[in-house]
Amino acid sequence: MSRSPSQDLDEHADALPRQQRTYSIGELARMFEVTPRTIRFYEQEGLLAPSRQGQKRIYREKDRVRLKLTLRGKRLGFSLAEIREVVMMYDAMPDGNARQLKRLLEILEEKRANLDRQMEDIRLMRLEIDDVDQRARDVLRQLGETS
Amino acid sequence: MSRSPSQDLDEHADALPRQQRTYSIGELARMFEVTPRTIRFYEQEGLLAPSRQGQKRIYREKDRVRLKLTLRGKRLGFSLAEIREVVMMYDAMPDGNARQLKRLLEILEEKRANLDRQMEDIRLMRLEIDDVDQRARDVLRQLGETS
DNA sequence: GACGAGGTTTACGTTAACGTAAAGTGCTTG
DNA sequence: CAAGCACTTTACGTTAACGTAAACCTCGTC
Repeated sequence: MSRSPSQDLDEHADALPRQQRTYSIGELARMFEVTPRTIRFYEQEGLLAPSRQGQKRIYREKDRVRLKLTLRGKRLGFSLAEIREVVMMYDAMPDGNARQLKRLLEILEEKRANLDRQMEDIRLMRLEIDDVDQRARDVLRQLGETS
Repeated sequence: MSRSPSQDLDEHADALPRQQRTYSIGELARMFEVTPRTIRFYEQEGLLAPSRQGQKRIYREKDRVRLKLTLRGKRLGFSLAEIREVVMMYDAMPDGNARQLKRLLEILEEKRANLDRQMEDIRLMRLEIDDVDQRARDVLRQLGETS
């Protein structure tokens, strides 16, 4: 871990309204501490769809948000396929038919249940870690006393 | 999702004190809804070390707990290597020297920070999901009114 | 006009975490 | 004793998520 990512904070508040700012692939990569390769891969997997100016990819605010959500999902252990599933349905929503929308609601409910389970897992994991921590400190103290 | 795992609940409270119960690989596999292959793989990766009776693996309470922790770690997106790191240091604790113990405390602190970040990620993710959910319901309602 | 910094495509390589198949062992049950 | 079931080892296959390398464009600049 070298430098923490700047994420979405404009470091030195730039003048232009964030909404029309654009980013190069390199900029985005530095922002989120990933490689350009990763970003291109996400595009190939249908998670991003930047516009082009000639050959070059142009990323807008929407793309940046998507990337942020994608990486967050990854940190939570979701596969790119799962992430795409939600992201794409979200986009298809406005003109989605009732069946699709209900299916979306189902998926969302699954995700929520998943998150709840993860919350519980984290809670339990913390207890374990605190326990191990305590034991380690105890042993350390013992060592200190008998040395 | 076929049948939810029984985890550590003794389904029909058996008489023998849980501490000396033993399990076959198949039993454990069914308990946690994984394949025997997975369990053997975890052993090969140094996460489990069941005793043998002839050729057959005999799992005790300790092994079952380890497997449970391992799978919980996996659900949280940890790699087997990361999980092993903590589990093995935990075992090496009693006779660990001060340097090792301090190193362990460092690792634990990292893990804790990691869990905190995940908590935050989950919180944010829930907000997103709730938002998408709300929009979907709105669209559905619109459809209902105009049909 | 050479060149360095960024970008591009194409394509093969790599790692983790298992899946899957083959071939053998050992018990117990009809 | 044959059949079946649960276990074993060995070994090759597979998938996701990128890494890495080669070969090319394009722009500002020295």
